[in-house]
Amino acid sequence: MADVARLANVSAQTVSRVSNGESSVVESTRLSVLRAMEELGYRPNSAARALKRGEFRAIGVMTFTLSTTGNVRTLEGIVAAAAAQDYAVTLIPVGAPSQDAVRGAFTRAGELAVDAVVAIMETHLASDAPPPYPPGFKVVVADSDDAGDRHPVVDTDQAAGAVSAAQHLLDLGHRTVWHVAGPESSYAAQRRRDAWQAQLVARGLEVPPVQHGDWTPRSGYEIGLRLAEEPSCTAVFAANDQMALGLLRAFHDSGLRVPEDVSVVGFDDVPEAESYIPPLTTVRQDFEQIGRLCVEQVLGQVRRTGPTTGTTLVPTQLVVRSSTAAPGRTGARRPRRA
Amino acid sequence: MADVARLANVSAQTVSRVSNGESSVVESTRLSVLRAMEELGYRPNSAARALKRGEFRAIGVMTFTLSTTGNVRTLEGIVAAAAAQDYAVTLIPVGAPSQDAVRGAFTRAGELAVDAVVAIMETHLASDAPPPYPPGFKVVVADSDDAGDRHPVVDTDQAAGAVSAAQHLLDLGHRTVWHVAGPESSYAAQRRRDAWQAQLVARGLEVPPVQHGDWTPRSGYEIGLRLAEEPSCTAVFAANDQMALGLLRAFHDSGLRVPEDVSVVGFDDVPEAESYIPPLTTVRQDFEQIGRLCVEQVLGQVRRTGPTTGTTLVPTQLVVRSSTAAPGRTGARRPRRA
DNA sequence: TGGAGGTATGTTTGCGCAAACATTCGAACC
DNA sequence: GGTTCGAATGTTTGCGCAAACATACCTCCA
Repeated sequence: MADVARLANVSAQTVSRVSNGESSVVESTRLSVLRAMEELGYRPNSAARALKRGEFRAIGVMTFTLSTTGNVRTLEGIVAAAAAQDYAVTLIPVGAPSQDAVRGAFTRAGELAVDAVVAIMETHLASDAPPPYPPGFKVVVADSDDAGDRHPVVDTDQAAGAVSAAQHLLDLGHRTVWHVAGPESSYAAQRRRDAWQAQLVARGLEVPPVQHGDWTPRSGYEIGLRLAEEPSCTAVFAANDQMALGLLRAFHDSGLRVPEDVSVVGFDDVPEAESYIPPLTTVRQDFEQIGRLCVEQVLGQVRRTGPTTGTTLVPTQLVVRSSTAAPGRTGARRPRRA
Repeated sequence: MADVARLANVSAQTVSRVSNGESSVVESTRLSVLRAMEELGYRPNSAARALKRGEFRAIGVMTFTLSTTGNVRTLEGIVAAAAAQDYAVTLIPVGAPSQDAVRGAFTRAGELAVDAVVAIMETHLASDAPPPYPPGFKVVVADSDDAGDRHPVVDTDQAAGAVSAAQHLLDLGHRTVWHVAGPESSYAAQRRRDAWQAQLVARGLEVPPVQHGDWTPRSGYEIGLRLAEEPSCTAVFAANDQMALGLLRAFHDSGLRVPEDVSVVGFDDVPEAESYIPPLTTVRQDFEQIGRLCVEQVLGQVRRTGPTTGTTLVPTQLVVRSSTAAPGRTGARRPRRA
């Protein structure tokens, strides 16, 4: 910086003013400073800047895995929203879904150059102890329902999504709706399941036994083979699109037609869902919006203009495609071909 | 820090020594400092630390999109490898696959708290101008073949992978291999295609017309419907698993059996591939390894112990599952049922 | 017993920047 | 013409830390 100042024949402070775009610099000075910067390849040192300003203009995103659609797309949304506010995003991996690992991640976060943290916590932590979000951190929790009283929480409105799926199937005339749930360790899976069940109970309908998958198409396929043996099963709501894909294949392999014999609804609306056979009716999650809200909430805390608790739910949207239809006249399905 | 020093009755320097784990601090002093840190909730300020040390212990990862399997898994590999070296990872989104956007991203990178940059550049930039990697940056380029003479490049050995796929099909007895390529803007797609073609030419075989998809299952499906009309087509090599999935469905819809009538090979080995119907024979890319090598190369530059040019290729592995088999006795396939 | 050589700790200093305050200078007004 | 005011620019200072150097004190040996 001093070199630039010397070359441009101004003080270092003026260089600082130019590089921060302050207005009270006369145009000619400004230009000569810019020229000097260019010539010397000057770049402001962000460490010094952060030290002086007391903030990094960066937020940390804590996540256990990047291998689920939801996490990745939420991350994309966060990155986009943060970039729009001129904030950088630093990734903080959590080694395992355990209390200790999360605590360790926060320790790292404390030493990292971040002003606040978005924790994508889609799974229950192993223990029942209170969530280990240390005090003094500006934290927003995504995809979880824990800690709503200690930090802001942003989540998809899982319950409304599950209800819209069940409702859609019931409105088509199905007598009840089966459910392929996600793993019990997942908050989202639990809430989708609870809402599905509540909806059936509220309508006084029989609640078929829950089938628990693990989010993978393979688990959906295996469950689908079992459901194909159940003549009363004419409508299935799967807790994510991948398991729904497994169901579609299982039904196909079992000689059942979708949607004529069985209707299937998924959850997520992954990009591939419209290319499934048949194109999948599913519940769309707005991950981009979740990312945007996370950033908004977390910057609200940084700037002390936003709340430090409370839950924000992002609405879902039922996308009706070709995997759902009214059941046959009898309300039961035709015999399997296979 | 001063507060901690006062509480522990030592100098600030000793606090610094403790927090950096230096050895020459007697155990009793060390413990009392740690206790004081605990009590005051002290966390070292990483801005000041970075300012003093002249490095951030962070690397930037520049990417155009996070919505492809490859990029996400490469990113995961980078994050894991960086964490192992105690480096943080900051995401630098590139707005569009254009020269200007990349230049802009580098400008941001220069102002960000990163010591070096890994650029995941899987697509050609719009223009033919030389790649806009500005001088003075420590850069490693992933998934590209540009710039190998200016920066280290890490990439999957696309050619070897494509050859292994073609070879596998030819060894099974197929007369030739059709190819569903990725978009022309993709380096990887181009290299897989070239290697496939070269392999056929080297064996003096007929080279069927290339089918260009856009990586999506839908494009694979559409191409598959066309290929189903080609009786001579008994073996297809798709440039990624998603398009292979589309092929599988198209052949199924057309009444062709895989692998009895047509063999299909994919590329990537996505987690779902083993659950496709039938389980997909594919070429596995080792994204984790790519991430690790990117980190290794980039830290080599930071520490001035590694090369600043050169290309590192990561080998692929052919994973044989159930979507490939020898052609029928006649070398042509049985008539379509549909 | 004097000093050499070590270990543990303290003191000084400056990293690069920007806030706060100081200075300069020209224009506007009475 | 003198005074006031404000815009443009300069000077000083300290953010929190760790390298470099300084000091204190202990042990060991001739």
